[in-house]
Amino acid sequence: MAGRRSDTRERIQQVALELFAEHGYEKTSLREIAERLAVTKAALYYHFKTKEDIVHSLVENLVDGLDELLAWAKEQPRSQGTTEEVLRRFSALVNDEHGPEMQFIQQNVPTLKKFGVMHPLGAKVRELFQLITAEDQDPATELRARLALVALVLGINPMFGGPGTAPPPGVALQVALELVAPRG
Amino acid sequence: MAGRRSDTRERIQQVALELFAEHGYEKTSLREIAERLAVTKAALYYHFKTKEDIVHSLVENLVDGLDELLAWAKEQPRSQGTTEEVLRRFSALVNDEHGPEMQFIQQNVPTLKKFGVMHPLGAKVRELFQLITAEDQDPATELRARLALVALVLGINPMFGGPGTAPPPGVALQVALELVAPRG
DNA sequence: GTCTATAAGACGATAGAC
DNA sequence: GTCTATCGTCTTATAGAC
Repeated sequence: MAGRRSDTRERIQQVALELFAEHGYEKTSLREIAERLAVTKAALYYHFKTKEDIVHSLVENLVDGLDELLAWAKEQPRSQGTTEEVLRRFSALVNDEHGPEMQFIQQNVPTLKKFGVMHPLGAKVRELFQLITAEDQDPATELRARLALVALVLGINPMFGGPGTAPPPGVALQVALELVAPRG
Repeated sequence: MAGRRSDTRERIQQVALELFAEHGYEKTSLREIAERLAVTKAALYYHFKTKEDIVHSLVENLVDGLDELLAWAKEQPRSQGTTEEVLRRFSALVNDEHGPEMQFIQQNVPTLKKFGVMHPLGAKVRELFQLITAEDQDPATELRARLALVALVLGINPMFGGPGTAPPPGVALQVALELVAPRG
């Protein structure tokens, strides 16, 4: 393929992401990443300038995914069907395509705040839930829209969700739709 | 007061909690904690056997708060009024009395998992949302009960809530009550 | 693009004096 | 209950050969 930098670079990202999500960023050493790839630490520094750089590249992947979803959503007509499809795509994004990134980000907040990536991500999410919110923007409606998105990510949360507690497929989406449905 | 161990011990807990919640556990050194208290690292080791021990003592505070709430809730009659009061007390617990503990825990998951405190906490929360859930335990009802609790903590979350986005007092409680109200 | 070797420093934790 | 001094280990990151 065209714009691909190198295979090793992608393998570093993948292994780093796994370890970051499981053991946390600070507790994952470059030695550990290198070992699992059967290369040396110095090799990593050829592909990434610093350890922090690896994180930025990982977050970028998720941001790109959110941007695509936002771009698509903005050119659709506002309808119940569109909202449903936005929620469905968001769920696929944060659970399947970029599940590990989401887990890593949500569970390593102090690190990501220090790296300055938390605010931009929050802005993307805010754009998203404004798209699925009805016209009236009273605080309760806004909170429900936030909760609709949270419902789709709750499996990641070890305190209020957690593994083994994920609802059957479709249930989270159903509850999310209720939350953004116009009041009656 | 009677069972109090020492003033320094409590000051260590307080300062450590502030730093853990802000910069994360791994990035907070004992040197930093000691400096802010104007003592030496060695002094900390008189009051706590290890750095990890400080964390356990902090989590214990939150667990005690949850246990009190659970004990109170269990001796109340099941009614709409009781549910409302449980949610109100939970909100006070996780936002006011133990807000920093909650932030620290939710944002340093890999560390707390390694320390083995995440599962017990999840169990307490599970007890709690079973108390506020109507009889029928279908997956959607269960998910809504979880979301009711999440609504009351959302201010902590930097991605879906975040500072400055906390709803006016009462709104979160209202939405939480909707979520646990019997369907009609 | 990957290696060996190493620099430079921070960290958690301990020993022992006071 | 707090101190000084130190130990051993691990870390990120770099220099330079191949």
